[in-house]
Amino acid sequence: MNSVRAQALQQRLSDVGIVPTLQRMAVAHVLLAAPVHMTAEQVLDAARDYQPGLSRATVYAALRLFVHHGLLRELPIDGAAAVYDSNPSPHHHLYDVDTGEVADVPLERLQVRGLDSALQGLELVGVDVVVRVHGLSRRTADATVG
Amino acid sequence: MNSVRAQALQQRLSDVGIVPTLQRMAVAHVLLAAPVHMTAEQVLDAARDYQPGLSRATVYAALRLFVHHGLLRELPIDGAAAVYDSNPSPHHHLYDVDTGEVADVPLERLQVRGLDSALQGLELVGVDVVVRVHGLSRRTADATVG
DNA sequence: GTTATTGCAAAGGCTTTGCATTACG
DNA sequence: CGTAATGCAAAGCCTTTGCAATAAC
Repeated sequence: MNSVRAQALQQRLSDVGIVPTLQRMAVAHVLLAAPVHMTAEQVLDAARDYQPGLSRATVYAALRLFVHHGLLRELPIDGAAAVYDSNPSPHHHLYDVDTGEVADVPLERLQVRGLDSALQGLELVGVDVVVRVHGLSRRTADATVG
Repeated sequence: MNSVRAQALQQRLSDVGIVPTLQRMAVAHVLLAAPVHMTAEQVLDAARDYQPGLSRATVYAALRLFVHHGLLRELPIDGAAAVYDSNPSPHHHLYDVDTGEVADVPLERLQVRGLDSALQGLELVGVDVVVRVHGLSRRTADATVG
């Protein structure tokens, strides 16, 4: 909506080699304007506010594309529906087991020690820490802890 | 097949209130005789050695039952198919992003620090650490690191 | 005009459900 | 008998794919 923001988003897609079509911009507005955690279906619903009639297949295609180019991360959290995280920097997660809600935890808050010992020469790809809790929804929805 | 082991397994099911039918015992033999990581389909295949003709629906029902009673854990790892972990004690995981292979990491090897600070009063359910790596399969398959 | 993108509908995996049949106390 | 467990087939999610129509250079 905001043209300044729209231009920044467009730039961000272009920077990683993604052609910024109207459909992809709709998805970008939903996901990339702020750090959020959403399922594909939620993204579709929200993106249709920007691009009515946007098709499910196109959203799935955009999500895969964004993930592949490092704009999003697919969280290894639940099982049923994939959750997309638009915070591109490394961090961990709180997960409300009752509501499915997710919140970011900055790296500084939670340190994993002993990695070298556990790896023993294996090539590290990444570390995911998911802290499962009750009652996250009683706190600021979708906010970063800290 | 060992009758001593069979009796121990039967006891373990009974102890948590699960009626040890032949079908459930077949699943128990596959999963609960040693710490393993398997998908439902792998369990079905293996369990049919003990109980030919065992149905898929029955295996899924048994898996849900075992999880519900704490004999198994469903791993929040990644991908399409759920992975069941028969190691009942708390621990973390190595995950081979290429093969889908999983290995246990004992708690002593990998410590998570700062939990209190991240929780800030939330009720903790559990912590999952998944270390994603390349090349795990070149090591002992399905073994515990240590 | 060629290549990329979209969108619909269909298909694909994984899992659950409905319901009749069978086993069990 | 009445309750629980099984098994088949069908249905249910979530996601991907095939393919024709459309848009972009």
